[in-house]
Amino acid sequence: MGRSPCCEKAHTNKGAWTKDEDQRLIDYIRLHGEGCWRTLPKAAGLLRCGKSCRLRWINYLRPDLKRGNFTEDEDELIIRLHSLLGNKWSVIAGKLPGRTDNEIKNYWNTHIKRKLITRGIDPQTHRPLNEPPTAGTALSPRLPYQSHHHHRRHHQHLTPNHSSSSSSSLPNIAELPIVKPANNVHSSDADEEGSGTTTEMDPPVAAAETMLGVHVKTEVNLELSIGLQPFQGEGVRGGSVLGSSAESRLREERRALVMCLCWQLGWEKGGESCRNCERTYGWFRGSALGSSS
DNA sequence: AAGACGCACAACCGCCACCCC
DNA sequence: TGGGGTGGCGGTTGTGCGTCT
Repeated sequence: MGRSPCCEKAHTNKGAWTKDEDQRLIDYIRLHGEGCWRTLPKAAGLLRCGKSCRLRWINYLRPDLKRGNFTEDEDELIIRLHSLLGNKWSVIAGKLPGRTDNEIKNYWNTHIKRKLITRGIDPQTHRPLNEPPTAGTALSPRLPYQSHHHHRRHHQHLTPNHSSSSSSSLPNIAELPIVKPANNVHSSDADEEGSGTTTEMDPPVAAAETMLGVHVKTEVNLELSIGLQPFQGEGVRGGSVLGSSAESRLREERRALVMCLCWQLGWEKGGESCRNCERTYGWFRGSALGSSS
């Protein structure tokens, strides 16, 4: 028994969007917001499938999209998140403000895969390419979260915050803290803050349990906070995502902003958020220098 | 100069989870 | 409670463009 198509395909345009179509979509969403995608095309006067409109808006027209090249820091963050989550592009995208899942997926397939291969790393397993696949391989915190384990609607929320220039270098996955949860299990969804509801076992957590041989009764927490503040001259304590030489060169060359990347990788929220950017167990800090012009 | 080739990325497709009646 | 509708996701394809021969 087949499903009915999401739209009347016979009367819809396909292929590249025209400027006029883009403008119609933008105008409509500006006026009415993102409502029902199924009815949107007709209401907006577009001969497009609702899904197509949604995709076009999310991946291309949304005003908060960053566009442009990925930075080294973003590269590394994607690699690390992928090593934890696998092909969960939407979750990874949630940690990279202004980036879309489609963009990250494409970037992974065209750039990062190759980059990892040239480093001698298998892009799927994040292990050395020449490492024989043995069942008794030493335990690694990497979560073998396969893409067919669908886990949706548990989106993490990005909290853009101002933060101090305190930072540390990107942690090795092996160094990531595993926070043993307290008895009360809480949702990682910021919208449900204080709800106190319990959540189902996450597939990554289940996988991690298998690997670690422990019972972990919470969700993987992947909070990221990014903040900007004027560069103070003395710079970043405790290292940086950038190499120190590159960092000092940039300091000298231009007035800069410090972009503080704080992320938390563990089994649950390890403590308070990065809003105050204070050292909290389970939080890691990175920084990048950007032009203030 | 032009055809072949490869790359980058926008867009599509099919599946699945959730919502609501 | 079950089933249809819808939104959202990951995988895949199509196409335009740049580079190479």
